[in-house]
Amino acid sequence: MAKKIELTPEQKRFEDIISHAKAYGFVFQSSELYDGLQAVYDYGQNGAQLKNNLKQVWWRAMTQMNEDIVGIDSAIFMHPEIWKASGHVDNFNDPMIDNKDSKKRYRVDHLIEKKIDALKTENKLEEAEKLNATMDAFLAKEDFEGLYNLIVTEKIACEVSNTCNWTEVRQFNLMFSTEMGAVAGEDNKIYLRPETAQGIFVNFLNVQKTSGRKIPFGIAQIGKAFRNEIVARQFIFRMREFEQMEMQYFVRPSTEMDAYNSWKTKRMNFLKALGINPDKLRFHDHTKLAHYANAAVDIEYEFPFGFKELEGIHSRTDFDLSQHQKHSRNKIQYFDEQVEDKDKQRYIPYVVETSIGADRLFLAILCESYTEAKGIDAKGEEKTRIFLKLHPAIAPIKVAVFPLLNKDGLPEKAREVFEMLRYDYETLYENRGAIGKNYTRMDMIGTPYCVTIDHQTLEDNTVTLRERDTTDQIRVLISDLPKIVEERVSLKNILLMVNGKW
RNA sequence: GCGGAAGUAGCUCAGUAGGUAGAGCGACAGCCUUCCAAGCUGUAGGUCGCGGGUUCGAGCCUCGUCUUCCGCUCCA
Repeated sequence: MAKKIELTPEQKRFEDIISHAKAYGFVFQSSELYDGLQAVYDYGQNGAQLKNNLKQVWWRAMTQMNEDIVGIDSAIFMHPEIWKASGHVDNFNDPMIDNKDSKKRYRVDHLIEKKIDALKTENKLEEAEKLNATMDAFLAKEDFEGLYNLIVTEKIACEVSNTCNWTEVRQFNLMFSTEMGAVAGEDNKIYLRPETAQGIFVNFLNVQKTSGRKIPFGIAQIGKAFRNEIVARQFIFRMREFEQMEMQYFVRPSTEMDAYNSWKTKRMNFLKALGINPDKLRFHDHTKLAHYANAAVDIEYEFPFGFKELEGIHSRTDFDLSQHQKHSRNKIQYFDEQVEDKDKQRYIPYVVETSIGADRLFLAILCESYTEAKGIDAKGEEKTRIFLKLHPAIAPIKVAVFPLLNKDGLPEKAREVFEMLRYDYETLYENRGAIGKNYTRMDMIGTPYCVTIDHQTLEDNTVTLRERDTTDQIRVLISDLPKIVEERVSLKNILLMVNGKW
């Protein structure tokens, strides 16, 4: 552990959350037994459950709650040409160079482009043109030595150190690659997808034809994606292997802004329905748009380390489908009978994308639910009580059942209650330790309900039902338990809220 | 990749002048307990990140290495 110096309250809170995530089986460092693997994490027994619940609610909110959206599950491996069409091969393979004096790293093209701009402002247009052309040629050939020599002969200096003391030009591959087939070699090189969206685009025709959907309609997908991030920090916020939940909504050209605005609202509602404090959510418009987009906004969540992107909503125009049409030499068009103008009936659909990281949502939910409150300990003294204030529907364990004492037939009775509940809810039975310890353990993983069986239970079939957030206990009939639990634990609560019917 | 810091029990840490490791909490078992990590008794758990070097002797000194953390570089 590094020496803790002057942590801000937010940093301290974030460290506490990370420790909590490990101590209670939510998130472990990958390969920890072997000293760890940077920027890769595993989900433990409670984390996997929570993450699955989040994926489940997203999936249902998309596919079950929208009649015009279907879900698919495309492969991680895809034809290598797809990544050329999408622009990832070019954009994810940037040559870089470091200045040895300032230790600053630059993208080679950015560095040279700055010089080109400088030449332009000096009105040396011809020189600028020439330099641009030379650079493009070297970039196209991936001639790193040529690029290096170009930087040196053009006397391009580091802004910080003002020197031309450069390292050699190196390639940073932001996409992971591997070999397909038993024999290794360049020809067999394929990539692990850096985003799931392309799996949707290349299946657009398949799904549209077999589902009989008419535009507008959407395709949703949850899946792993991989990026060789140079810097990957802040716990599971930025990982090399991560999981995306994306939905591509296909619309008629010129109607994309309506869909864009409507999805902005819907997605914000979804996050609020999960119990995230609206004050910690905000829209952040992109001022610099990516080459494929004509509008883009992030929904940001205020993590302990600041407002950061949680979900992106992009209007991607017809860029992707057009690219695939071009590269695959297959027509990707939709025939729209609703359009009156015969010349405009056949078109490449426009796309509005919603894209959220399952891991980021997980982290946001964890940060949001981690609660420190005042409580009373067994001696009646005030203590700090920590619990996860998760929406009951996404909690890893929904209800825990304990015998108050581990004798007098109480365990047997408790097992009966457990058996009654376990078919409908993630239920936990525990007969070890003191009751207070068991309650605390359940608080730590966000279990909304604890049921305790005592001697009175044997007489009148009532139990104490203890509620997580308030620690209040009420006495209820065993036969009423399913109804009471169901009322709060059902995913339906979230889905109704997403649809604005709460 | 560069710079800085750190690696001792599951966790938080101690380890004094180099003399082959301790505490608290947790875990586990038993007892006791009618409701919020209670109490009593007991038990387990560490080749001090790894590898060389110095030394009669290294958790401590030295060199290397790995990993993690913080800052920088990148993020369609």
